[in-house]
Amino acid sequence: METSTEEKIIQAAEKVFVRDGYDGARMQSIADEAEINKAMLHYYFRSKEKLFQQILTGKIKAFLPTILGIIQAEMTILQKFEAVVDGYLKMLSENPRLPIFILFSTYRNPVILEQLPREVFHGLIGFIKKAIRNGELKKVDPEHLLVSMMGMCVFPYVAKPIASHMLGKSDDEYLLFLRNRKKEIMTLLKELVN
Amino acid sequence: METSTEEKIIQAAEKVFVRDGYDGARMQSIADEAEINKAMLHYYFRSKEKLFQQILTGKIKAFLPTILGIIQAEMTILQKFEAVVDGYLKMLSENPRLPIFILFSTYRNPVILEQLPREVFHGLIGFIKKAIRNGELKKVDPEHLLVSMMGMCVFPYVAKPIASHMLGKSDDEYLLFLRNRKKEIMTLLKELVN
DNA sequence: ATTTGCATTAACCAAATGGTTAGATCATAT
DNA sequence: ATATGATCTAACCATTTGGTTAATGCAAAT
Repeated sequence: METSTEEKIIQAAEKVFVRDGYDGARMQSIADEAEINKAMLHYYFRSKEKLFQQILTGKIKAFLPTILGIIQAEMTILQKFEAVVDGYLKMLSENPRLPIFILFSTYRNPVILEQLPREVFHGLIGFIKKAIRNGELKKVDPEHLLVSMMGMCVFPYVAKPIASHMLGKSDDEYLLFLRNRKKEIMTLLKELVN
Repeated sequence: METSTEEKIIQAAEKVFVRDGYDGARMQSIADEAEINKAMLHYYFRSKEKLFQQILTGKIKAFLPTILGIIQAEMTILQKFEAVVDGYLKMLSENPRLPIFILFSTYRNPVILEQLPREVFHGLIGFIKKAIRNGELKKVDPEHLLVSMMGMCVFPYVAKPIASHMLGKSDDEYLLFLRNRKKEIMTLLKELVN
């Protein structure tokens, strides 16, 4: 099964942009990685800027909505939390460099965000609010709790170089550390449940 | 009081590198910002790479040790947590773009980290361990707790563009959100204290 | 077989970029 | 006053980079 030129370019561009960032990426690197002529990049995608925006929006969209699908209404709030944390940590362990790429890129390119749906966040905040009304969950600010959950999941990935150094861990040890992450986040969240 | 050329360069380089990253920064931008001739950059700092490394190490060092100084041995663990969270949030509110710059830069330049002291982290982990032995704190993994605390502080800053969009907040509203952050992090941490 | 239109390539181009250099300027010591 | 060494400037340079173009290949339609 041969992949089309356009698909080869997209895959190569994802790899190079995520690894090097927009300014660090070279059109020639992408062409080499895709094993095609550099002119093909402009033939299919016009410019570096256009190609980058397509990659970035694609990556952000892939990052967001997976989680909401897993959550069932009849779950307890703790089960919902676990689904969210587990979903994000799994995605992160498969794409460890993705969050730093997305965060850095959106800092310089915030316009991209305008087309993104807010449903994922709104949905999760809705679940939290309901659980508080139920008395299932202690009274906390839902938005802050959501940001805290995401921070606890994402931070060890975006801060990997610093954190592994500060904790004195080798790459293998840090990987082990990340694998224990879910349990430790959940013990913290459990304290919020009545 | 006039600042020396070298000092002007450093201040300009900090501004431009933090804003644009290494690859996005231009030597001419730094020269313009410092209002000096571009050749002066090389006269004082040899190369873009050298200048950048000096800025980056300086920024990382400024980021780390402020906290440990505030903490007194006789504080309760909750007071210590509050000192850490407060210290970081204050630093972050004054330098909101700093963490994303440091994290992105160390991803591509991890060698820089080797000269950094581990005492800050070790010290904080020591405090947590002691508090657990005391029975002051519930049994949690100290390293994970520390990473969680840092994640909860730093994440809303590194993810500002995405988070403000997802939460449907204007810049002003997001600033307000950040100001409530301390209280909300502390309510979470309080649950861990016996 | 010829036309037609998309896909591909190699060569090329202009602009930008990090870096250099020869000479000017200026303060200080003699 | 003059020599000296550091500081500074304008012009310049080689290389890199995103992007273009003219020519070619090639498969399907006529």
